[in-house]
Amino acid sequence: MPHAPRPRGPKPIRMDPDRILDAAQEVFARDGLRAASLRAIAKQAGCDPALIYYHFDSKEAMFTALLARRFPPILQELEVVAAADDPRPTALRLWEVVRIYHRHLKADPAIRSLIRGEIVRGAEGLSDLIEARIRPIVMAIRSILDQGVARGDLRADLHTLLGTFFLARMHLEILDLLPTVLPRLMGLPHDQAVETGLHVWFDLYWRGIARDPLAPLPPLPELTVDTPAIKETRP
Amino acid sequence: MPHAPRPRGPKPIRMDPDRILDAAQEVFARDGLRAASLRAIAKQAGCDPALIYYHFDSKEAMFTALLARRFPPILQELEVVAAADDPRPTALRLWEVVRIYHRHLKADPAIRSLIRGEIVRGAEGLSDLIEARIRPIVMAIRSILDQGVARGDLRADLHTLLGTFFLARMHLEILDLLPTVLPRLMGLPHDQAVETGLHVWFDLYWRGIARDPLAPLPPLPELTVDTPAIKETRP
DNA sequence: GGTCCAATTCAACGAATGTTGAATGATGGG
DNA sequence: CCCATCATTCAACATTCGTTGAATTGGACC
Repeated sequence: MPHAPRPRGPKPIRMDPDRILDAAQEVFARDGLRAASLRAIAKQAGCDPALIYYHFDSKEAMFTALLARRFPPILQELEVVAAADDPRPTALRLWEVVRIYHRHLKADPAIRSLIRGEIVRGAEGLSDLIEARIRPIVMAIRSILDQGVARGDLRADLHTLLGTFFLARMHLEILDLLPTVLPRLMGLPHDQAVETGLHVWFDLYWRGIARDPLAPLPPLPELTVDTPAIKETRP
Repeated sequence: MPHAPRPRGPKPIRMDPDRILDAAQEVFARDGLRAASLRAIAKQAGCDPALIYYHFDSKEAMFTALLARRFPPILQELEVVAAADDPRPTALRLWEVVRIYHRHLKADPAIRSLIRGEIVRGAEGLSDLIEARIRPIVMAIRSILDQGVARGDLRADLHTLLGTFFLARMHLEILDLLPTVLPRLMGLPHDQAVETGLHVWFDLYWRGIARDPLAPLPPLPELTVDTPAIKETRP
């Protein structure tokens, strides 16, 4: 018995390409770039796989679009903190970097793994796209370290580029691995793992780069500020 | 015109399963676990894909065998350094850990990416196999940190488990990412990237964990000792 | 020299993937 | 009301993948 012929044309609800990107982000986060299939993304978005090709050129183009949506806000916030006339002590500015990173990347394992994977794979020449996105971010953080050296807060022989690499990468490693590793190796519950890890890490890192390692850190603001007003409401 | 019928039976040279593992390691290193195909591994080993199934149960079994071949030697060397009666200063023992890690994992991006990938993916419960291999290694390194605290070399409030995580993970991040990132962001040539990164990192790390961060590090032995006698000669 | 086993290859299967072309319905302007 | 354009779906394509069963051969042993 043949079913009633399915209606072909458009659904009553138009599909916003941003909705597809949301779905892609979610599936990428769960399965990784390579393993995430277009069919899974389409299912998540509630549409046909072919529709994705109407809005995007290819799977890779979706990745590009995801980057374009994700990076500029991060860079914008970082550049505020990195402004040369920011009067706050270097430790606080660096902690602010950690907080910005955290707010934007904590809930998005897809972007984290995509970027890292792309860098690892592209040994020959990391894709220009990624480099164009990452370089300004690195430079913003690095300039805070440079200013810290100039102001006498940080040790004079600090390798500021590597210092940037260490700060940012370990943050992402903590996000990616500690929630799995720490509960298994000790009893720490899932949520505390990342928070604890980041605080211990920042304390260690600061001692490593400060001109006066034994001076106590100033009180650090909470990692994430709850903004209960803004909720994800999607019609 | 049909070619001469290919000989079916065994080649004159028997295929050592270790040869297949070598090939798998190489292809895994190049393409990653998921993307590496059995056909590519078979080609690299110079045999038919089906032969792999004669020697191993599945693709995953090859991974298991790779781990079993790789980890015990690392653990064995680490446990020598971690012996409680080792009289060397803590800084030197930790640098020895770095050197051991380096010797065994530097040339093997496959293992590095496999382990990390497995941990990231297995958020629910990192595969027991991996945990069984990793836990003793973590504990060996951690015991050096614990002894360092007890001896008064390291700060009393050191979180030794996270300290282990930081040391080992950043080492692997340096191996995986710096050769690609550093030459792109500055002029540093490929080979120096890892060596420079590791020295700067260890210096920063030591300041972060030492009881007296400003005391200079003792002279550190070279990262890798050339052993020109042992060459990879395969008939 | 015959027989058996271990090692190897060939060919194919079913499933999944990225992608495309044609068909179809809705929407809005004239 | 008609028609063009847009958004969507269906069905299929070619590839690739992990895996398997049958066929084949070399060597060891009697």
